Amino acid sequence: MRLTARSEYGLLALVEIAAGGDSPRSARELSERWEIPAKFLEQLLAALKRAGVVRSVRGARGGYVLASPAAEISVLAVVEALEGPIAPSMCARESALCAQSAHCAAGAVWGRVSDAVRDVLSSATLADLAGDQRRLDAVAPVTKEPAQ
Amino acid sequence: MRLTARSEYGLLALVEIAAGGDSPRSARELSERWEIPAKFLEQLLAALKRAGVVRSVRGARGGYVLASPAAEISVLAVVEALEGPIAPSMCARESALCAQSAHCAAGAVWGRVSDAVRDVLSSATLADLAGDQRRLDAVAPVTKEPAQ
DNA sequence: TACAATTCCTATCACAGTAGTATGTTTTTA
DNA sequence: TAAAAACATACTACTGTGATAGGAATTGTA
Repeated sequence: MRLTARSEYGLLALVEIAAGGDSPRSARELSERWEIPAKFLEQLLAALKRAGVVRSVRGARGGYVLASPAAEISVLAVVEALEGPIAPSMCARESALCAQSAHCAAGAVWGRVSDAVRDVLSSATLADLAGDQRRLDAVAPVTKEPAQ
Repeated sequence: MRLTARSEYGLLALVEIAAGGDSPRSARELSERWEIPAKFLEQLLAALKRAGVVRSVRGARGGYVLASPAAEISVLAVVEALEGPIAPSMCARESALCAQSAHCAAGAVWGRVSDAVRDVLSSATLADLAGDQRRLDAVAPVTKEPAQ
């Protein structure tokens, strides 16, 4: 079970898309605001498209839009699209002994951990975060040259 | 934030130590029961010793014992000894924008995730797991040749 | 119709971490 | 004295992460 920069970048981009209007946002635009390597972000957006989280609009003035209402996209969906399923990578079926989890008291803890993570991630939607973000932007807008 | 085989192996070994008596258990013994590569386990036990989770007894008939009562060792302590601190690896101070977390709505989610993980891990102790394990062993003892 | 903006596709790469192996040495008990 | 054990150190194969590179296909707009 791991959370990497893929989730961080992807979520930042999606919150930005959700906080904006209905017009598509280009990868370049998004990458500039959050200082995400543009070509890397392209790959993440491709993964999010494959997972059905976003739709793309090709050509000039194109970009990405959410495939569903922001309130219906959980952070869990985003993370799983980018990192694979949130599940205990350990204590899996491969291990002869842990196959019969009746033998392994520790296994229960790993299960509880991934349940807890899924719980947190599925309880926040892009709509929630977009709202928060709009509020933050209003109070402390991001500038190209930070006030220092 | 990651959980790897280090935690899995280490916790299995410690539960075994806790479920046993007061006499030291050798790395070899532990590695055989749970099919953990012996030399790898040695390294994990060394890390656990450095972190003050176990004490070692050198020489023949030596091995490892818990450094404190099992009820006072949380799974969190074990995991952090083996994997490093459980904290959101992302949205850290390094990033110019996320330094002022006032700009980043997504960051709050990562914080909640690691809080949830820490919560689960710190709510289970080696004494709990050792109890579970003893019960499991009584019902379905681990055999070298699984019944298949 | 040309051009620029954009997604899309594929390949490559450096680096770090994981998981594990190897080869001893020191210490201690029996 | 011999065996069992921790301790120390180095090495290796492999994988995933976080990119970069170069172009091809698509599409709005001047």
